[in-house]
Amino acid sequence: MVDRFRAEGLKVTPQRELVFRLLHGNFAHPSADSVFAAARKTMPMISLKTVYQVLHDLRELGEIQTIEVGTGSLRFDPNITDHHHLVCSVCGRVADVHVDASAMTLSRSQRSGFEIDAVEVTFRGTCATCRTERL
Amino acid sequence: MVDRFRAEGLKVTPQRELVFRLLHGNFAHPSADSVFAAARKTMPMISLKTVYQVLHDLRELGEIQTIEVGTGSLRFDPNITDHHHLVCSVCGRVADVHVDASAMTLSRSQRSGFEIDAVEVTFRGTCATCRTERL
DNA sequence: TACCTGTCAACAATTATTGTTGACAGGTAG
DNA sequence: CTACCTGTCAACAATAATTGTTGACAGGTA
Repeated sequence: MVDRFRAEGLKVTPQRELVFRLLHGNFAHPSADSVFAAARKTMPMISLKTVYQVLHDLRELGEIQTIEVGTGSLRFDPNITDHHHLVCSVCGRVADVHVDASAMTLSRSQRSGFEIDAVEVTFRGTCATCRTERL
Repeated sequence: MVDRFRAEGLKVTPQRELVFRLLHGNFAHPSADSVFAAARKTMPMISLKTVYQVLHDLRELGEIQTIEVGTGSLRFDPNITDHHHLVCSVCGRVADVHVDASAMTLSRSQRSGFEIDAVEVTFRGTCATCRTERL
């Protein structure tokens, strides 16, 4: 990410570096707010707006993906390999899954004039933790 | 819908009847705001809150589906048959598509403890109108 | 008739996100 | 070395979608 920012002529500031670090290898699909909360712990003066800005920039550069899972807030995903998601309807937790969606194609009539760019498969269910707590 | 409301002991008021009528046979996947705008035309005093309330109640009763397509607002879908969606990334238009998602299953290890209730397939692309306007 | 519950509009509040502004820091040209 | 210029970020304000609260009222019930 540092390299990509430099390549785009953007400065690698402490704020940005911090957000990069928080996302790197993070499979929790955090919301902007979670990233902000985590960032504050080491940099209390960082503003929520800055976090949004960095996340937005990273998406622009294709370094992260954003997903909507129905929890009200956008989720940020540093995993940009081809994958899909499994969402807990109770707590909003998101897990990555790898399925072959290539069979999901539409006939010409079904496409109704759309030009298709991507297919997303979302599995909804209840995670182990929430299932246990339901008892 | 009228029957379901009556069966639940809820009154079928003019406001509710209006929302029912606006949704019936509506394949446009309207947002709460579009429903509100349409409702106002025949009942100018209806409040946005009431529309949200009716939509929420209908979802509770399983008479409509709600979907998140990444346009920022919830979309309401009176089509409760098994179907999936095709979303225009430019204008947010949503079309129904019928694909067989039964092949989309997860191995035990991929499920990571989740109990899966549903699978959603979302196709993203650009609709004919937006493609034309892009010229 | 008195009551009780459900209903809905007006108003306010909340959450997620974006826009605006001003000060400041680092690099660059002279 | 200095003036400048651009990018940056925090504080503040604004917006959009949605939900909570309240009070009045209407229809059914005892």
